[in-house]
Amino acid sequence: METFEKVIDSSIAYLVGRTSRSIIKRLTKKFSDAGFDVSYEQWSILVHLYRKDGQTQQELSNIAVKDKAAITRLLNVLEKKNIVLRIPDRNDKRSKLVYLTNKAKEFKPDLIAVVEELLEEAEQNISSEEMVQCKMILNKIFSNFDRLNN
Amino acid sequence: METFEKVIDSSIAYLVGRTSRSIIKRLTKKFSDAGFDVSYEQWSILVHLYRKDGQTQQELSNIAVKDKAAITRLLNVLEKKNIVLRIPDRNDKRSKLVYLTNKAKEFKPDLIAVVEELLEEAEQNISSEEMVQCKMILNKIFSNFDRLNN
DNA sequence: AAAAATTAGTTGCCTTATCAACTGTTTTAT
DNA sequence: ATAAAACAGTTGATAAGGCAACTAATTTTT
Repeated sequence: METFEKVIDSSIAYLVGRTSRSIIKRLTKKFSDAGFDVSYEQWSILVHLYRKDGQTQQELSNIAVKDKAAITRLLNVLEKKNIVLRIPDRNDKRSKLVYLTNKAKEFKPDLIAVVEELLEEAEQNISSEEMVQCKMILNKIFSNFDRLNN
Repeated sequence: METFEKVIDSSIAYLVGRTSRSIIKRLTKKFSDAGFDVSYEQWSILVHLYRKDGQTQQELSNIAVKDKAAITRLLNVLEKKNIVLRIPDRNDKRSKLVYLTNKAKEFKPDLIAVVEELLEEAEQNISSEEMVQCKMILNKIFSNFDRLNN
């Protein structure tokens, strides 16, 4: 392969980027079709709260791998939509604990059903071994950069 | 694995998303450290012009997998920076052909060197077979969604 | 115990992305 | 040949991301 070709089509950066954008586009459409007023980005916070309610914004920032300013703003939106609420942490007045509202808990199963559908769509024509392999490599790439980025 | 877990950590959507963000963050820093006033997104257009100069905005939109409005705006920036120029297509007055300036051609090798460095960083501790495999799966996932998105 | 360093969250500034609506041009259908 | 449809590019509205600077609270150092 020519040296130059290496940096384009076949470049992992290009492939990861466009795959990411295609996933976001698809999930946006599926949420909207299903009648949920929730964006992909909002979902990316929600999912972590569904697993563990009452996390600090800093924790959410780490796990969602987004700037804490981005978290502040996503939470502003989610709070306005009555999907989460922020409660000051009694033990550390700097922190706020983020909790799901009842509304959010109610639509959890339906929201997750949509995401599971999306994951099924993603895996068409891909064996589960291949998928496992791919995820492992993506994890490695992420840690390679995570180390360098911080 | 519990059903719920499937939609988070191990979810291909999550992994692809955070990997993409980590790549962007790293390349942004590397460009800036190397003294290039070029963002990751601007690079994502440039690279296609380096391969084939004089493409229409629509072609760039397709190949870069971005909305044509996004291309318009990226090109506005690149044009202001004197990196590309837009020439109306004589044969089709709707179209504009996008060309690299001499300045852009001059720094091509250095820019590519930075990207190749990044790709090396990405591939630490990953065998080339694994990488090939991973790229193939990403391509499949992309085409699965590309079909559904359009 | 007081000063210095760190941490959590917010805000301002700037860049980018998508969608929808719009203009002007070209192609297709009738 | 003309009307309708499709296409290329631009613009406005809206959402989101990252960085840097800032405030307030907490922890570490001295």
